[in-house]
Amino acid sequence: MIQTVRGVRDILPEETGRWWFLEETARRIFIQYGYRELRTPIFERTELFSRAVGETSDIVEKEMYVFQDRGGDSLCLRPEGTASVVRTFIENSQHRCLPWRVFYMGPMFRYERPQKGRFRQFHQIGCELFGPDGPLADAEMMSMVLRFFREIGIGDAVTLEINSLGCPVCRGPYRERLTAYLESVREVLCANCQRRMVRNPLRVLDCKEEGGSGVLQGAPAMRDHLCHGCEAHFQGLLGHLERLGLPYRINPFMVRGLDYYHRTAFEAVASGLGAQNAVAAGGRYDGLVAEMGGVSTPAVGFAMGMERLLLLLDENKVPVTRPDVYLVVAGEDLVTASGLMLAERLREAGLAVEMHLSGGGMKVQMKHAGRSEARIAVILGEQEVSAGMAAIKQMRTGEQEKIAMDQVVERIRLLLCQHH
RNA sequence: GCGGACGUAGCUCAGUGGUAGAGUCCUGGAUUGUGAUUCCGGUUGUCGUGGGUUCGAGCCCCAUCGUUCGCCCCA
Repeated sequence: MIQTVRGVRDILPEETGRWWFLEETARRIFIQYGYRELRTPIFERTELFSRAVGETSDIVEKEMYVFQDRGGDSLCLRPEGTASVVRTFIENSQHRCLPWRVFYMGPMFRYERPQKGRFRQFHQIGCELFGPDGPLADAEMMSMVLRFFREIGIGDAVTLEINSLGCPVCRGPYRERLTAYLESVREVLCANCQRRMVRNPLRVLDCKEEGGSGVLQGAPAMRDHLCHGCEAHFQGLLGHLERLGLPYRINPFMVRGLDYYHRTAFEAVASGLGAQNAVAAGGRYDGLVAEMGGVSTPAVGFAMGMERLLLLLDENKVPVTRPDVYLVVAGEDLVTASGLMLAERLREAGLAVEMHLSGGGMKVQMKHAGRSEARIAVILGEQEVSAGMAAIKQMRTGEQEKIAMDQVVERIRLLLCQHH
């Protein structure tokens, strides 16, 4: 038997309702904030990601799905969404249409070891905002994210963490101070951190090892070494969050894996997801557009992991999709023919109708009606059809009545209204 | 890339070297025109795969593939 490749999975019809719920809620909320959907290709030139995400990041170094096409170009399945959005922004001269607000949703690909909440093909919903450079934009975006979480019913399960990563002006000097400090406590750090010190000292702050964390409390924090501009930006952000009454936690140890972030970084973390506790993450990347060859434009964005959100979703809050009517047709050709026409009339009236197509007796068909979870079964047998009637059964109560064929639509509408 | 656990019916799992099982699901009947409850019957299988040990392997050993949890990293 041929199976799916490692780390990818089918999303069966039983699950897609939950996906729709997330996607539809996201669209509704984002549109309220002025965002419109952008759809970019699922693969790009490899160079786009190595430049945007950073040559030394783990994503580029060991996680990209790279391949050559028949022309010999090196292409890559997108490992994240922002790089493509920035490319589109530049390629289509959207700096003439500021502010530019877009959202996207779809699959991303990373060659990683799969585990809980982590897949090789996973799905993100994200937003990017180009133009505004002040903390107002950051605050509005966080507010939108939290509204989305409340709307899908996981508001209480998620905490907003924020930090400032500084900018090119202040990050360099800070990096040196941090490195100096880490050197001084080198022996206490775990083996991994000793390695990371050289490549990316900021990452050491992220260390989860028990032994190191005590020492890290004493490490110089980026926050205390922000330049004037960055400090004002951060204070401005805190002020907006306070005014909005949004709960947040400053996490001086939060750093971002992707190289392009400046100033604001934020993350929504949830408990109960094991090591993969970040359900959304984002931040400001004021330098990226210029770096990628566009007209220098500040920007801020975030992405959410759908699989992780789904792990948090409360089943009861997801609207179920089921037919309004299951149509039972027990009889000869005349019966099924009039059933076919009745089904279309009901659909014309806007109802969701599942008609029994596979023959069988009343018992079998009723069983299917029950399984379909339809609220109403319409039963057509020889008796009904010859009398110009239809039997209407409310599945929940078992109540059944006979109605003239031309009044069936009206009657069903009434019954469906009553039970809402 | 590294470490641990686990692969037995569609699903959840029991089975410590001697005839492959339970629950559920599906299906037939009790009920010749009525589902979800009840009762009775039935089908469910290369025991992940390949090798080895043994008179004999679902069980022990080796390899491999897959799943899962963690590390690294990330949504």
